[in-house]
Amino acid sequence: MTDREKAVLAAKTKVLKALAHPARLWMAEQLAGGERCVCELVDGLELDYSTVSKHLLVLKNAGVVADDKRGKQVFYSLKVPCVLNFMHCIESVVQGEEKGV
Amino acid sequence: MTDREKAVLAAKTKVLKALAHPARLWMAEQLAGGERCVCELVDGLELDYSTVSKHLLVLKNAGVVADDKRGKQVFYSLKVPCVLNFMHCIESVVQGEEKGV
DNA sequence: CAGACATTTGGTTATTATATCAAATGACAA
DNA sequence: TTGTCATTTGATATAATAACCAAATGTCTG
Repeated sequence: MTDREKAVLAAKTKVLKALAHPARLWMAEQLAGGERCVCELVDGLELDYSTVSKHLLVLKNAGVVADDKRGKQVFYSLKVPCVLNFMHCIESVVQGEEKGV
Repeated sequence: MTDREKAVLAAKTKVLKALAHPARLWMAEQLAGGERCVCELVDGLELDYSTVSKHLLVLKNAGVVADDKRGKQVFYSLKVPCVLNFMHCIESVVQGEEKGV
């Protein structure tokens, strides 16, 4: 494996890792319905601001979301809508699992 | 969030986590080209058998791959080809990142 | 400017993943 | 059956993540 191939692999992994957490995945799904301020995400998740803020930073660093500060609030939006297509695929895996259990 | 919603979220997360490691993602990509025995994956990754075997177990538990023992060897195959579609999406994120850096 | 609100940052601790080594299992060949 | 190769399992040490608290920053309103 070349260094370049490794780098590409690492970059893809970063995106997957960013989504691979219940709180972050939930936020990505919320953002699919339009932008949200941090406060709305905090309310929905019932986690404190610092935790949510750090999760959002992970998503932002992975290139999955964008932020926009307007007045007192920061609004986040989904930068890569195609991410959501994957969810249907995953749901098929999940359903397969449920049948098994 | 109901318990059921939490369970669905956890199940999706499991699939994402399974793919969110360079070695496992590489293996999934390899399997997209057809089944492979563990030995081929070990050769490609340059990790030892025990490590590769554990990574494969993670993918299997997530429902992403299937295994088939034939004679001395175990062959793995990709159970959910749609997973690979996502890669194109991720690649678009990755390229966006590269431009930034 | 002062006070209130929204958000982020730093530090700490608990939890979870990872790689490696050694040993166990299982299948085939002689 | 004995040996050998392919693979999995168990144990352990290390490293990465996550949640929480406290404190800092920045923006609006009065």
